[in-house]
Amino acid sequence: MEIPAEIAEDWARIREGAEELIPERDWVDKLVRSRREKRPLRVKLGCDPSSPDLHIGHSVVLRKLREFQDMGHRVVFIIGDATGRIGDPTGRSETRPQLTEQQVKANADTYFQQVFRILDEAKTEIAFNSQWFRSLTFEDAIRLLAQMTVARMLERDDFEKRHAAGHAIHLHEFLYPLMQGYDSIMVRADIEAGGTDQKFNLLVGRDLQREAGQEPQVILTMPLLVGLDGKNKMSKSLGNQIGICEPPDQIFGKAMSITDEMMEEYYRLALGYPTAEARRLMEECRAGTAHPRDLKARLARELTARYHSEAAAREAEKRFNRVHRERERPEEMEELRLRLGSDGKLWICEALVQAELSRSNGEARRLIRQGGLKIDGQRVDDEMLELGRGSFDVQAGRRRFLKITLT
RNA sequence: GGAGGGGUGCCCGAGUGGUCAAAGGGAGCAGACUGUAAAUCUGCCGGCGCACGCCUACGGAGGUUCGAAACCUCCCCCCUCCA
Repeated sequence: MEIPAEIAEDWARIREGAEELIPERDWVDKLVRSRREKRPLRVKLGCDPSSPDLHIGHSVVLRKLREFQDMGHRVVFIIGDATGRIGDPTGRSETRPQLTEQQVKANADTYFQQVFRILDEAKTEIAFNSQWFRSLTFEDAIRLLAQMTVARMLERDDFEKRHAAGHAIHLHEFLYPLMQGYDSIMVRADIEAGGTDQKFNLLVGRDLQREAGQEPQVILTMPLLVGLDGKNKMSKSLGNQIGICEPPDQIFGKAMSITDEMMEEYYRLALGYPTAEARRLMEECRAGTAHPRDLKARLARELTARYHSEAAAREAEKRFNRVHRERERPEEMEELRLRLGSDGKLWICEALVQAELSRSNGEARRLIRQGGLKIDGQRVDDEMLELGRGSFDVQAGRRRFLKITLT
């Protein structure tokens, strides 16, 4: 389709890295009008406040929103404290426990701290959707529900799959997309962004807005970042995430643990490299002109630097190399004090459990039997070892280090 | 309301009276190897100071039996078809 010259640059920037822009015609109209009338567009993003930790999967969309802000538009950030009670249907079907107002507030606060590492606070509006859902009557809810059919609901990929697989779908889950769409009406969204898994919900917003006499929002979906397991999308509940508030060593190390094949996506989505650039790096790698390890280290360094600093990233890399390439103990270790028993001794397994290096004595024994325990650099083979007073550099497995002082 | 199929360890899933702490896979952990916490290979993988022993565990509560994840009763939950 023909893109007017006046928005060509913005358009190219918006499209970079995005999965879909729907519908393109309306996008162009909105962008042109915005420019001519000098009216910033309202770009909506909703989030679920139930888990307050953002990870770099979230950063994909946030980064995109930041670009809109840099183009002069406004972001409307919705804390879904009402929708959060349902939880976006992802297969877990239980109604989530209602958070107290203080919990929501606390979660939201930490959320903002993280979000504004990426977004421009001055160009961000914040709303809690309980604001309008609290006063919605049952009758209003019926009206909302009446705008959707079961057949359409079942078009949603996730519902369809669960239905086909014979998994339960609870009725209240149908409410989620409708509530999200209702949010769009309330904040008069021009644009709503989300991951590709949000496509259905975003489209529902269009329908509801149209029904409410508003111009429907246009939607933008971003690809989902695959988690550290290389299989599922990054999500906290799967434990395959890199949190943006994690310490430098964690971010660096986790980034180093992705497979080679995943690097391109991480460069593109987590760091925002242009698609072409990310692909070029991978091709160099395949051609043998670049070493995959170096590329991965660069990825890890840049990712760490993004959420900490260049210096912190360099330090993290140094420590990583020391521990993993040179197989040496890190220069600094966390310290922990433990008390000896009344006989002036502490059984090694007990110490490992207390230090949370093992979950049970059995696990500690296994660690020792498998040759995974070193004290002061010496392998420990005796699982009955008793420690006395003193300070010990303990290494459990390849990468857990702790200085334990017994008193 | 009727008929049928299910609920097993962190997850998926096999198991229909003892040989079951329960196959197999995934996850996790360890070791080897390496280019890294990648890939691959090997091992471990409920708890108990480790004991061919005890405890806990196959949706819940009872029961049958020398012995139950398995059989019976009731209950709870999920799915499919019919109404």
